[in-house]
This record gives sequence, structure tokens and C-alpha cells, in this order.
Amino acid sequence: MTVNDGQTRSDNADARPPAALPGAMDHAARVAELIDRLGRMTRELQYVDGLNPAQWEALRYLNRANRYSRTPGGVAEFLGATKGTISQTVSALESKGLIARTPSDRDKRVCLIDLTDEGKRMIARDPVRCIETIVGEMDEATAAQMVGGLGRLMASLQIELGSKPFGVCVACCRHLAPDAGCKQSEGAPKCGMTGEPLKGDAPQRICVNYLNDAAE
Amino acid sequence: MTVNDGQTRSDNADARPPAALPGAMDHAARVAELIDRLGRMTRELQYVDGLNPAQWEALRYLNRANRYSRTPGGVAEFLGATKGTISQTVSALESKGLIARTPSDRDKRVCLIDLTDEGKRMIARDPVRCIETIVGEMDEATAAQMVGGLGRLMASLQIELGSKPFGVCVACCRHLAPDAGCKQSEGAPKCGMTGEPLKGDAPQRICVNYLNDAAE
DNA sequence: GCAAATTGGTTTCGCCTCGATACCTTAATG
DNA sequence: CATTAAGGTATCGAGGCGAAACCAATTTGC
Repeated sequence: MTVNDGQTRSDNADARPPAALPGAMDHAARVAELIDRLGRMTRELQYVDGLNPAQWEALRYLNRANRYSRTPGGVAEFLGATKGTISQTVSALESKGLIARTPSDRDKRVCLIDLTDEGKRMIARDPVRCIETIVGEMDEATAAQMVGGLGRLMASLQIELGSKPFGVCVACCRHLAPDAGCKQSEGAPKCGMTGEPLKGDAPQRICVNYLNDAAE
Repeated sequence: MTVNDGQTRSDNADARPPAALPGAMDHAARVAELIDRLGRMTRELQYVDGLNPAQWEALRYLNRANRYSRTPGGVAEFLGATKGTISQTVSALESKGLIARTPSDRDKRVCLIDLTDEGKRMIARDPVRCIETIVGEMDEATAAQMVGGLGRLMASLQIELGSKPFGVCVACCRHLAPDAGCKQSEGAPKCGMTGEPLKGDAPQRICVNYLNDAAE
């Protein structure tokens, strides 16, 4: 299919030492590229069921956040977008009947968001579930290593980007720590920030007030 | 900061078994979420130096692809975008002086793309490099596991999405295999598809004609 | 050889996402 | 109270991207 004119072209500007070639990559570089491309594909994956990636991500967040975090502002912070943008995303989700906004009676400025039954049904069809499936077929050790590595990567990047680290209370939130006034052993755990007992699955949920000491 | 009205709310619709909670995730689910969020952050990261994520990705690809793959069509296929879209991306990169288009004399329809010196300087400032740095600080074992796991994930997703698996010749391209007419041991390896000897760093570069048997 | 079909690229059009800005309402602060 | 801050929303405009139409060159089929 082709004439070989390799020697007159610039295919190998600095060719000899294979390590210096753009094509030869170490593990770190490969991970970087894979993350990048997987991100693109994951994005692609989410143009489905009439939602776009941002809407899916918001929905996912809303499904996992605790009550105080299920607000437009919470979504905005989590997704690293502006409030204006998120307002539109939320409106879109609402007009599709996937979520319901109810004004908070505690603070009349904020509105609390809940998934409707329709929304729960939608989240059950989450397209990123397919990633989960694929990873689920790998051996536990690899999966565990990946969680560890990707988690650290995420934390570092959050610092880099200056965005807030979110997390679930039980993970390692400083507000849940004993020295923040929380006694985990007796009865329901209490959030050291709000002083409020965490009932049901609340401590398992994403919280906007999450804080940990890893943010060195 | 708050009244506890947890028992009257729907925070814990199906609360008791912790495994069923939206907040409790296994490794696979965590990987899925991390990929998704890392993708979003990586995207964010790439709005830099006047380029957008698509432009960075194209530039990165062009820096790593072999000669026959450095065309608008190659970029389009690699990125999973339409030719029209990529044409704009390429035009943008060209108008910024980062790449140069030269019409192929072999086939007057195609145009070959090369990075300019400016482009090479730009790629040296690649923002995803920061991921590389972070991963580089992890231990080798973790990094290696991540490459393996993410690689498999990528391959599976490509099949899922019906997009073409790209790769570098040396990896496991069937065209490079002995039964495809390529004798790796004697002299320069030859691409079994084009029959062309692969000189310099060519076998290390991304090729649009890459083919392997993993696509089960 | 010559039409017909294919392929690589570009252009145009329009939708949609998203950030910026301005604005409204309610809380906190003094 | 007056002021400032904070949560949300509406509007505007830039830009990305796919769809479709189009052009030119190449390949295929008869």
C-alpha cells in the first residue's frame, strides 16, 4: 500500500533511545492516557435515555448524597460547575420528572431535591453500570488496587484543581472523629459539625461538609 | 445547624441491610465512580493554554501516531468523533500553528499532519502530565496493576461501544504476527498489512490499522 | 476504459452545554 | 434596621459537536 520513504521523513527525529520515543511509555504515562481516554468513552456512554453526562452525574450524586447535600449548590460544588449551570441541569431533570424540588422550611432560600420513583428507576439503568460490570469480572486484588490507586489520584487532583474533596461520613471525615465530639461507639454516630445524629444510611451518604485530614 | 427530622423523611427507604444502600459500594462500583469523576476532572484540566480537551487529545494522538495514522480520519476514528468535527479541531490546531497539513502525494485526497516545533513545545506542557506525575509517585506494583486493569476496562468498553481498538504495533498487532507474513527476528519488522518495513520508532507508534486477537 | 460507488476532507447549519453576569429573595452580621 | 452575604434563577453569548450536503480523488464493476 505504500512506498517507504521513512528515511526522508521526520518519523524519528530523536529515534535511537527507545525510552525517549513518544510511543514508549512507562506505567505512569499509560495510566494518564488510559484515564484520559476512558473519561472520553465514559462521557460518550452517557448520552443515553435522553440525558447528558452532566445530568447523569447530577442524578447519581443526588441518589447518594445525604439530605443536607441534596441541593443545587451541593450538586454544583460536587460537579465543580457554576450554580447557574447546575440550575439548568436540575431544571432539566425536574422537567423530565426524575427529581422533585421542595423548598426547605428551615432556610427559605434553599430547595431540597429528591429523586422521584421515575428517577430511581432511571438510576437503575445508569450507563456507567457497565463499567461496574466489567470491573466486577476482574479479580478482587486488581479491583482493590485500582480503587486505591484511583482514589489517591482523585484526591491529589482535587487538591491540584482546588476543588473540595467530597466523601461519605464514615470514610474518614474529621467531623465524625472522636475529637470532633463524635463518639462512634455509643448509639447513633453524630456529625461533629452539625451535631446531628446520623440515622439510617446517612453516614454512608455523600456529604458536602465532608472533611478529612488527607488534604495535607 | 439543624433539626433532626430524619424519621419523617425518606432518607432510608430500604435502610437496614447496609449492602443495599446507595452509599455502600463494592470495589467495582467505586472504580466506576472514580473513572467517571476522574474523567470529568481530567476534562476540566485540559482547558488550558487556549486549547480545549478535544484539541489536546488530538494533539496527543498526532504526537504518538505513525505516519499513516496522522490524518484527520485517523484522529476522528481514534477520538470517536465525526470527520466534520475533527476537521474543525484540526483547523483550530493549524491556525494556532501547532500542526502542519501537507497533502499526500500518494493519495491526493488525504492530508498528512505533523506537529510543528511549536506543537512539540505545546505537547511538552500537556496538562495531563500532572496525572502522570501523581501516578509516578505511587509504587510500581500499584501502577502496574492499574495499567492492567484500566487497559482491560478500555478494551472491553471499546467492544461495547463498537469503536475500533487502537494500539501500537509492537503490542500485539496481528499484522505484526509471524503468520501474517511478518518475521520479527530478521532485520526490521514489517507490517503484515502494508508489507512495509517499520523503521525507527514506527513500531512503537499508534497505528490505525492495529488489530489484535483480544477483540473476541 | 468508463460509469458508479466509495472514501477522505471540508463547509454549513443548528442544537445544546456551559460559564459569566445580573438579578431576586432570604439569612446573617453589625 | 441597614448592610452584606448566600442560595437560586434567568438571560446572554461563546464554543463544541453531530448531521447533512458537498467536493475531489480513488476504486470497483461491467
